[in-house]
Amino acid sequence: MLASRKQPRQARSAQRVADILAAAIRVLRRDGGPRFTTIRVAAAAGISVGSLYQYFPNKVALLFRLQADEWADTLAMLGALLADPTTAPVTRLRSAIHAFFRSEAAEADLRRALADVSALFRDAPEMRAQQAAGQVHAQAFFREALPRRAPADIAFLADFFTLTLSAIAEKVSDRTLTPRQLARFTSETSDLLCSHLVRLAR
Amino acid sequence: MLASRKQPRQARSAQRVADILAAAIRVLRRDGGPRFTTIRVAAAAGISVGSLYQYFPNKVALLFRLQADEWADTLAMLGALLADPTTAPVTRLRSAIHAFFRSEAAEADLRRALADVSALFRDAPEMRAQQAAGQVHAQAFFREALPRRAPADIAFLADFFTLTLSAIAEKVSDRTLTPRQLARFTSETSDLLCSHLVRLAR
DNA sequence: GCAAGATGCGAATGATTGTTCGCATTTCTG
DNA sequence: CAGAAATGCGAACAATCATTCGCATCTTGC
Repeated sequence: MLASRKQPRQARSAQRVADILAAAIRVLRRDGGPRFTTIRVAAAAGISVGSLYQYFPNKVALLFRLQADEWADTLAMLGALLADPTTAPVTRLRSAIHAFFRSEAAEADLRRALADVSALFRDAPEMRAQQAAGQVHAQAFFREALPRRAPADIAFLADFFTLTLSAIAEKVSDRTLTPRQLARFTSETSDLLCSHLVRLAR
Repeated sequence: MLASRKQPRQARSAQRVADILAAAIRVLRRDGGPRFTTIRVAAAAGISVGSLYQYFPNKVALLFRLQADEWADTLAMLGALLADPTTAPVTRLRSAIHAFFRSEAAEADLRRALADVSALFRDAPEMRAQQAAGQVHAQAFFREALPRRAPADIAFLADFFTLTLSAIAEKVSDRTLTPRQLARFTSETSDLLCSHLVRLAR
């Protein structure tokens, strides 16, 4: 049960939810995944545990919400970059990869903490829907970049590129890299995937 | 403190350690990372918790040991494949990638569970040594495959290929794939990385 | 066969955590 | 402004878990 416990009926409630989410992110960043507890979040938000449970049915739902919001943001960004009709597909892919690494690096600690707790909600059905939503943009991109491929190929390649990119980025944000090292990883990954796209287009 | 608590002085002790490790793997597979507890392991091994703590200073040390053993096995396999002097480097890389995916798929549930608890020992100093050991084989391979590259390049590329391959494999073992899908991921990853190596060699 | 050391045991300890619930406080409605 | 509804509170509850420790049992060296 990851759904919201109740709809906020008063104005202050909406603010509370926002406060809780902001506090939860702070706790996750500061204390890490294993020390993420409802009491800590409530304290950081300046409210009581009871109030927290008025808006989230349990700890996992709160964590899932954080992850879903984060993912939605990233997805919107990548979707916009990949859909830009003024440049060639490879160029778009390249800039999407760079943007992805930049955002990943900017919130490395948060992403890492979320990855540490992802086991708690990995099997939730909500995850499937979220992943499917992500594939929509990627598939549209590959349909355009590889117009002669069969739909089944398109679906697989969208999945493969998404998986590869997020896998590399996740491992990279697990380390503590200097900006220089990060730049190198970014450009190498970019070369790796863009060349692959070019090869597939032939 | 991840070091062994004591050296076994009697023959039965060595057997105990083996029993504990085997039981720990069973528990990890069956119950998953979050439910991996010392009591469960002791019960599965048919011994008491106290005995378990005679050989492992704490739970994390036990988990780290499981991961280290697993990693050492994989490493030995990959090292042997990458060093085979009878075939071209690209061929070796290809077969190493296939072997890696095969072993990853064969123990997907164990790898997944280990990934779920990896946060517990990620910051341990022992991890650095383990990772450095892994780089030795990879660097030797790239030195041979790309003889004209500077040592710094070799080091980076060894790291990059290792990271990419393990990142993809980890994400793949997170899913439940049919053999057919797995084969597709394997060959696509293989193409991706082998082409990159060929490109780098030019 | 007998001490002395090694190993085995598992109840007890101390700590933590997710969640609930009865009641206090605030906000809204008419 | 009163009564109803919504929201806020936090002590209390029920589990769970990692780890310890005093004592029983087994192995080994002599």
